[in-house]
Formats: sequence, structure tokens, C-alpha cells
Amino acid sequence: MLQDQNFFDTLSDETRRRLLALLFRQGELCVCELQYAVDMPQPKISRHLAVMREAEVLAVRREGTWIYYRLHPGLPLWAYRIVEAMTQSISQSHLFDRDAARLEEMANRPARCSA
Amino acid sequence: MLQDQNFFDTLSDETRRRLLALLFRQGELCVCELQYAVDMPQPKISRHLAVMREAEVLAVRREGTWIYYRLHPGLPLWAYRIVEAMTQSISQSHLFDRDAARLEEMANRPARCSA
DNA sequence: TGTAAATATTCGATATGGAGAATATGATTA
DNA sequence: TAATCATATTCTCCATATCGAATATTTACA
Repeated sequence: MLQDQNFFDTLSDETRRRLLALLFRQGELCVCELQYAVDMPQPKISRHLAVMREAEVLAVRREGTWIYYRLHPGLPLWAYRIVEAMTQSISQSHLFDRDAARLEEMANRPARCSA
Repeated sequence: MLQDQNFFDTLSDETRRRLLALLFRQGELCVCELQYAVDMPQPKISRHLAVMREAEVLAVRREGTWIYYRLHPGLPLWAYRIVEAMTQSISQSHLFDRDAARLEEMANRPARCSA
């Protein structure tokens, strides 16, 4: 079950907020897409995703080699509202603009291949 | 101006969330009321309030010996929504129940004296 | 001006979190 | 089974946050 402390710890790191905002807007993304979007070392992304997974803020689905992350479906409404408001805020920053733009420009996205 | 990082740092500490929730619901409280409600050493309260004041999450008003804290009036809407949702969540906890109950039972509350 | 009440600040110790680098695991395909 | 791609974990180092204890500051009032 989601613990308050873990949830707010999740939000206390800018990298995690960027990943979370991308997932909130896109619905589901695999690690390599998130990595490409925020342009950071893979282990770093993986660790931050693990923090959010263990906090039950994110849920995971495996499909072959790829692992897809999404908002945890059991997220309480109050927590969902907070993620929504955070996303609204971060969406206005250049930082997030670039994340979203990079994601759009990414070639060979796994979701596209399987689609 | 409110910085994202400072705002979310504010929320990462449970004591600060308790203080913030009390202020969200009561509108304005002085340090001794907050101290009485959460039942913690005065320097600890004061330091946590300072963190939120410096982050521009809280605003301050002095009246004689007492210093009243309240939500910062310039808080952006998205941040206000987050405080609102956080308060909604914490309000369901026994922890917060007791905070609110202690505040109600407090004798000689300064606001009452001046009213 | 001296004292008391309310609040703030400083200091030293400890703990926690994030970073980079290296390595491990797991699935796929040749 | 070997090689490769995607992802996860471990380790050590460093920075930062929090705490308790002590002390300082500000205001009111005798």
C-alpha cells in the first residue's frame, strides 16, 4: 500500500518528477524511451524508476525485452491529483519541453515497432 | 518566487506536512499553537516553519509577541491544489486527528484572547 | 532597565539520499 | 550455446537534512 512518506519522497527529486510527468502524459513508456527523453545514464533512470515502483507510484509490465512503466492503477485519488498538478507545473518549463521533444524525435520506439 | 524543488522539499518531511495541513484548515496559527498541536520542541517547529517561509510556501504576520503563519497568498494554483490534496490525505490519519484535537483543547489561545 | 514570554538561530553529530562506475540479470536471436 | 540488447543492482563517495541542546533575539510590561 502507498505510504505518504514514500509518495512525497518520490516527488522530492527533479529527475523523478520529469519521469513521472512523462508517464502521466504518455500513459506508458519503456525504460529506453524514458532514458532517451531525459538523456541520462541508464542505471540512473533505472534506480529512480525502482524507487517509484517500490513506493507503488508506478506499475510495471514486461513485454519481451522491454519493460513498460505506467502510473500505478491503484494510486489513490488524492495522489493522482498531486501528480496531475505537478505535471501541469513542470509542463511549463523548458526542461520538460525538451524531454517531450526528444521523445517525439526518438527513432525506433518499441511501441511503434509492435504497433 | 516559489521554486519547484523547494516546494517539494517542503512536502518531504512529515512534521512539515502536519503543520501545513493545520494551517490549510485553520487559515492562520501562531507558533505556540502549532507547537502545542503537534507536541514537539519549539526549536524544531521553528526550524520547519523557517524552511517553509524561505520556500515562500508560508507567509508571516507579527502581532505583538506572537508570530502568525499562514499559507502564502502568492502560492500558485497548482501548488495550492497539491497542499489541498495532501491535507485531504493526512486528515484521514490518526496522527492528524490528534493534532487537531490537541489544538481544540488548548487553553489560552492567543487568537481567542485578542478576539 | 530588568525580567519574562514567544520565537529564532547556531552547532555538532548522525543519518539519509543521490551520483558515477562497474557489474549482474534476463530475454532474444544467431 | 554464444552474443547481444534491455534493464537492474551493487558499491563507494560525497552532500545535504534533521535532530537535540544550547543560546540568541525580540517584544511586552512591571
